[in-house]
Amino acid sequence: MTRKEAILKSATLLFAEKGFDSTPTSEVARVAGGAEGTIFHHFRSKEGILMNIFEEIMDTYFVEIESRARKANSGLEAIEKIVDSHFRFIEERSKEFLVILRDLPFRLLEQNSPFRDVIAAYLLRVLKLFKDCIDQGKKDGSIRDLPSEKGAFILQGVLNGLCRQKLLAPLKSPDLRQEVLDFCRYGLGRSGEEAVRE
Amino acid sequence: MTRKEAILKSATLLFAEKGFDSTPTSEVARVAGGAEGTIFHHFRSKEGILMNIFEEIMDTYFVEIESRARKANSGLEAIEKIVDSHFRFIEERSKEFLVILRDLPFRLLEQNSPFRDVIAAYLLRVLKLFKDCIDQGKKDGSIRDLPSEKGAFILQGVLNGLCRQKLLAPLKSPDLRQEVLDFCRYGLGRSGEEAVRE
Amino acid sequence: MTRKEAILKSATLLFAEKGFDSTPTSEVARVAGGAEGTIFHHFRSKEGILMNIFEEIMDTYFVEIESRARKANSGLEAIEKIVDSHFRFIEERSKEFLVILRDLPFRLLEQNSPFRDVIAAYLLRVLKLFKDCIDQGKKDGSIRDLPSEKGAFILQGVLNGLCRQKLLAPLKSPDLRQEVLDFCRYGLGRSGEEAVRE
Amino acid sequence: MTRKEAILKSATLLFAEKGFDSTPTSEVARVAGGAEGTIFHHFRSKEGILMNIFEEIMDTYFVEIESRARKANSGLEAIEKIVDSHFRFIEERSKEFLVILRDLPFRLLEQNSPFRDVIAAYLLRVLKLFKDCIDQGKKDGSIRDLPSEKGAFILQGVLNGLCRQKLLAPLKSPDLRQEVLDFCRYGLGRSGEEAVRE
DNA sequence: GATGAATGAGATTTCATTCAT
DNA sequence: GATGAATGAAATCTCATTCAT
Repeated sequence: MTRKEAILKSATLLFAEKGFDSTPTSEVARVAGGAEGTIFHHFRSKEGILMNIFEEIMDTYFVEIESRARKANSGLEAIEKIVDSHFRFIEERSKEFLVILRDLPFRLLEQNSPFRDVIAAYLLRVLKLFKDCIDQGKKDGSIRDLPSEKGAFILQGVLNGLCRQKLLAPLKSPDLRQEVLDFCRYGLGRSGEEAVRE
Repeated sequence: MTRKEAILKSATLLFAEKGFDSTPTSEVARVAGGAEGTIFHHFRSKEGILMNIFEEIMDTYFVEIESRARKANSGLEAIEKIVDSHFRFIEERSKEFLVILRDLPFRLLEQNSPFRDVIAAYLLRVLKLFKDCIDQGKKDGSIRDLPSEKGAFILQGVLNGLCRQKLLAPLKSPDLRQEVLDFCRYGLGRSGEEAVRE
Repeated sequence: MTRKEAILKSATLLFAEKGFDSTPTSEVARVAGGAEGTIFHHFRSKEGILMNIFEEIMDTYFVEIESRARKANSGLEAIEKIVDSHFRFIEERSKEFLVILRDLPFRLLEQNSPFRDVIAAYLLRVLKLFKDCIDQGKKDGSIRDLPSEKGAFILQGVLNGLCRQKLLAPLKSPDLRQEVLDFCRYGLGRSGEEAVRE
Repeated sequence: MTRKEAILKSATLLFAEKGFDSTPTSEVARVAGGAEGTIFHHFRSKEGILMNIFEEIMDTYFVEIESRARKANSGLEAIEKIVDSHFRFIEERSKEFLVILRDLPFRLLEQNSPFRDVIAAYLLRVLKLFKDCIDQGKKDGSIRDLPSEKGAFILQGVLNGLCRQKLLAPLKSPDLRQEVLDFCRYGLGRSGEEAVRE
């Protein structure tokens, strides 16, 4: 493992545990087993580390959910697959997701944040994917008649909320995967009855 | 307005806009129009201000959603009323909610945070309320058969997620109130069909 | 002496001896006998100290040379008085002048320096004073016919150069006051002969 | 252009624009189009680059002014030729002169600077040249009776000051060459009248 | 000759908090 | 109740220099 990789790894762990703001670069360096200056040699600033983590995980995430969605036979099934892979993903890479959940959302509100654009792009990309699935579902009859865009917003909010729920629960949160799938199936489906019969 | 109130007001605005960590007490004092020392005269520490804001808003919030829920005629209706007042509330007091969304959740993960217990208590109280509503709904037939506790978790996650969605959306998020109500009604209801017929 | 004064005094000595860039704020604080943070409480930045020193000395300097110039009976005499008080002044407050000579001139070239405007204003004010004296001298016959503005430029350059000469000479520079006066008297006067006869 | 030359060229431009202290070696390397290590391969230290620039320009400068002075027919004419070539030189090689004006003078005050001796030697050499010219002028009658050494000091200060004036003026400084020549001619000459008649 | 990763000393600045008034 | 000068710990970042390749 190169120094650069070691820094990324340590930073991911520490940012996830303590938050970006509360993790000094000195500690990142210590845990990575190198000098503090090395961090700034590879990344230009502390935020540079965060950006690096963010872009890597997001790219991987997209490849995953988009490829799964494409294999579905109906709009509803596509959404189910996305929900499913979302849950799988945040389990596998829970540290990275903690980092992102923790520190990125509010950078949207900062006028001059270098993260603003890249986060907005990510959110729009997810919204678009959901909207396409809903449109498809309405066409193929798997999803009830609802405003596609609003539906996409809701799905994004739901996934985001449950992701936080899972990673941040004070008590160990139970495994909700099945129930969330049901909730979405019923919530979107042409009727609870039919959805269940499938 | 007393100095103390001025400090609380300024702190709420600033914490909402820039975050707790990124708001120096000097700025709170400046915006409030007083001296920095005065803050520590009224609140013991910077966190004291945050605690004050948190407790005030949460108490008000609970009174609101619990009283509304109690007036419902069925479990599902209670949940609908909660969802509705939740949305109304975060509009009315969006600044306070931004403060809370921004800075509190992750204090749960900190071992020695003075916020840990009080936040956990709040989350449990909401969970309990949702669980009671679901139990009631299952009894009165308004809610389909689902594990009450998991359902409560999901509802909490959904509300939390949509609250963030609303307050943090990069683009103006559309008004989702009606659609979220539908989504929950379908998602929880005995069948989409029946829910709609109501 | 207040802390603030002590900081200014130490900073003046240290900046004069070692230069602004090579003097750490930690040393300023140590010599002033206080904590480093106190510097940033009173001045917003390290540059803030420099600005403070600059403005104080320049204001004093102007009052001095302008009031002396006003008492002269001819344009040439006014310039002689300025040259004379200039030399007196840089002896009395040699430390402050060293600071200024050392570190300020090149800030003119920096696009975004907070010093740009204030230094430019100072230079223009001196130029204007010299130009007025030369115009006066040409009218009253004490100064030969030369382009006033260019003459003012030359005088400024000469004074500046000799000031540096005095404060920076590697060998002890001799006392040049009389000779500089003569040089300017001859250089500007209607004729060396006449000037001497006065 | 070899790497070494590219480094010298970039360093000259950057040191002139931003100053020695404010120019990181990393930037010199970047602008030169090479790696940072290469700088230390060719020059032993950052100061080594400066010394190299200094010595090259000074040697060239001396050859120029000394050879011109030697061709004069009187002491005063020699000085005039020096002043003239000085102005010509700082126009042709303004970048190098900016570097020197900016960063070298104050190294004289530093006890252990490697520049101390070499700068002092340069200053003394110029002083000596001026003194010789004045002595010659007093003998051949072209220069009035004044203390030779002091006169040399003044000339050095004047040239230095006008050089700074030219390179650092906040407003475009006018072309002063003719007027400076006049000023020196009158300031040194046996009488303004005679000087003009020549 | 040329590279660039790695270093570590040190710089400026921030900031919650204390305390004498 | 209110002030604001003073603090000191800690944080991010800079940068000349070294060295193995």
